[in-house]
Amino acid sequence: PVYNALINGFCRDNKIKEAFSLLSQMADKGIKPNVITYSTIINSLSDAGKVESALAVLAKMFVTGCSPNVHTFTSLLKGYFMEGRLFEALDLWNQMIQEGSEPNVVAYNALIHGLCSNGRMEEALSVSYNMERKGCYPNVTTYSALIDGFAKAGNLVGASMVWNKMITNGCLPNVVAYTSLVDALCRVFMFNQAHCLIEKMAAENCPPNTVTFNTFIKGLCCAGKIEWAVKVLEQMDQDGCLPNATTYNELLDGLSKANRIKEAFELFREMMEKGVEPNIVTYNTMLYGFCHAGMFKEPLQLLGEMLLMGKKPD
RNA sequence: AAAACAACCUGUGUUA
Repeated sequence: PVYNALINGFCRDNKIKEAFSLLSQMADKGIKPNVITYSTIINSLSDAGKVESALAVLAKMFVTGCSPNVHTFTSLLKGYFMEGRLFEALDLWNQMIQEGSEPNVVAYNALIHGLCSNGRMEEALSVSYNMERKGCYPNVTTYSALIDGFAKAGNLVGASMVWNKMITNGCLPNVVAYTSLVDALCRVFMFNQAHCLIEKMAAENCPPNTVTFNTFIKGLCCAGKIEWAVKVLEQMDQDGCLPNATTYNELLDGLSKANRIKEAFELFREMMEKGVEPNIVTYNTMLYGFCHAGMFKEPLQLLGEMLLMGKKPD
């Protein structure tokens, strides 16, 4: 348990090398890694987009006589889907069932999310029906993944259908579910409705958070409704919801794509004054904006500032 | 509290 906790800590810090060295240290001391040890490592490799390495660890598990469980399979599934390897993901799913690991709600959610993010909404929906039939009931995470999938596909009808089913099934929406629905509305340019939904959230005892507002602002910026987006920024403060770097990045991007680089730069300064630290995306956005506007002195200056702030250009 | 699942930002505004 102590080693597993340590390995988990390294994995969370993206220190996979250190995690592996702990693994070999365990071997030196004659401590046998268990399924949790291996799954922890497999999960972080999957998250890092290194499914091949994750599979190598899986093979090693088998060699040492340790069987994967549903956690292990779910982590690998995620890795396959992240790389768009749909068929291998589905093969893995079948393999999991054949090996006698019953999928639980988390595993189903990972499968549904993977299908959604690979554009397979039909299949994702039918998986949600199947799980229910098998007595594994969809939860708010399941519904949110589906709503988000329909939102990204520009399918408001689908998103609303899932939302209604969620309510009918007595599942309480949380801030993620609401935010996904806000996104669905924004993507079909129903900004007034999105605004109303955000207002409703507070009344329903589920106050919007920074991501909710960011989603709304992004939708407005993409539609060229920058003035409205700026108003939303101002309103966030009143709602006790702090803008973060992403909030500003979206607005900076919107302004510079609308050829309003000067205002973008002012907002960039304002961001710093308000104590929101620019990140690498902020700088990339500004640099892009300047260059796009045919300005060449400013980006060089900004690059200098960036280095002073201890940020590495990527 | 030893492990797995859902929502937001830049990069060529990509499903015609």
